[in-house]
Amino acid sequence: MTETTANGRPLRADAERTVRTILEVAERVLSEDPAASLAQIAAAAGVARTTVHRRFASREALIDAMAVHAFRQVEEAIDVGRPDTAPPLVALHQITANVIQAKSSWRYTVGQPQLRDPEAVAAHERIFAKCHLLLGRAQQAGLLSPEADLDWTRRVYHALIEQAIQVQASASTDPDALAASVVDTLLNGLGRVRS
Amino acid sequence: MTETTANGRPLRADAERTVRTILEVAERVLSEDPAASLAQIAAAAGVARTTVHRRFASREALIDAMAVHAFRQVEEAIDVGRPDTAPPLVALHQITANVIQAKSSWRYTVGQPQLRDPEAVAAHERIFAKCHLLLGRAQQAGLLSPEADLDWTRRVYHALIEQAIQVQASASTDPDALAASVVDTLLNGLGRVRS
DNA sequence: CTTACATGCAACACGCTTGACGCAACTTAT
DNA sequence: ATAAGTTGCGTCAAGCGTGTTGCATGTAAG
Repeated sequence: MTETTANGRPLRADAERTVRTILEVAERVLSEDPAASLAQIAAAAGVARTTVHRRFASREALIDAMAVHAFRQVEEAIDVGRPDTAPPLVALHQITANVIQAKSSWRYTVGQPQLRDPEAVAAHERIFAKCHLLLGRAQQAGLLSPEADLDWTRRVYHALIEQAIQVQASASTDPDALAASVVDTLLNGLGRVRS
Repeated sequence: MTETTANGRPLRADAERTVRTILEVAERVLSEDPAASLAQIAAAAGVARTTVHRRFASREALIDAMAVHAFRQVEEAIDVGRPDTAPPLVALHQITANVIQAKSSWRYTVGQPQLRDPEAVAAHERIFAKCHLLLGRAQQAGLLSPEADLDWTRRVYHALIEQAIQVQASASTDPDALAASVVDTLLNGLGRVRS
């Protein structure tokens, strides 16, 4: 987890703190204004603009680093839900709630269309695989129809989570209730009376 | 439908053609690169950059005009499905297919977060209202659970359409089949065996 | 045909963003 | 305490996107 410079040596403690601060503040600033300049980000982070350039070679490099950071957190959010050991329905609820929370904190970054950094791509693929695995287990457990297309299912699941995040952004709702809505809608749709 | 200049007089025929071309090409270019410059858009449209500035006072004005154009087309896509007279299930299928097609052609524009132009806002609100009306009719007809929250239902419906558009973008599928998937998923979810 | 409109082209000014540099002051780690 | 690393500040250069103007050449409309 400790970042290293081109030098090979690890960053000093205060420098690593600075890097983290910049990443988090950049997410906040860019989610409000995607065209914000590095100067705005630096100001919001309470550092000089040159410091941002010292830590990130270019604007692209900064956004790439944000992507790596964000996807790692989403992956973590999935892992703590034990997607391959916990009962599928339990894991589904838990993971949904965790991912909603994680993605809410990185809306700009995870919304970026293209991933340039290979590590970000790799993390994204791992997330993708874990999601498929979870849905596969749910299908085998009878939660999902045996005929359900897992690819379409994954897309629908993803879309529902996105909507839940937007709901949370406009009217701060209980994360667990949101997760319940997502899972319930995914499994049962909205056409029948719910339990 | 005929645009007018600040002068009050209608545009000459060739000028109106140019305006339409710029709007459509801008959508295509910006959907591939949201940060594309006006010079890139002008080049792609086969006109001089100054012509773009002549027709649209600023970059913002261009994007606003695109929004108005796009939302009018989406509204049209809804209207031809007769949302307030056709049987709810029929209208739902028809409108879903139409809207998927219309939105596919204006992905960048309809994906814009904030609408500045009052006419675009108005069109958006009309679309919103028509959607609610359709879902209300579907609920009264027994297609949707009486307890279903229409606001959440609209969000889910919207999200499913977005996913369908992405599917269509990656692998060009039959629009009607996509619409069927969307409606079926909305009503029944993915947990039970489908007919 | 004639008038008014539309376009392309070249050029210009302006502001903003990015990226780089050296130096003095400060903080961490050994 | 010493050495290495880190930061803020001022400064500079270069590039790019935006917006404007004037003029000559086309083109639609009466």
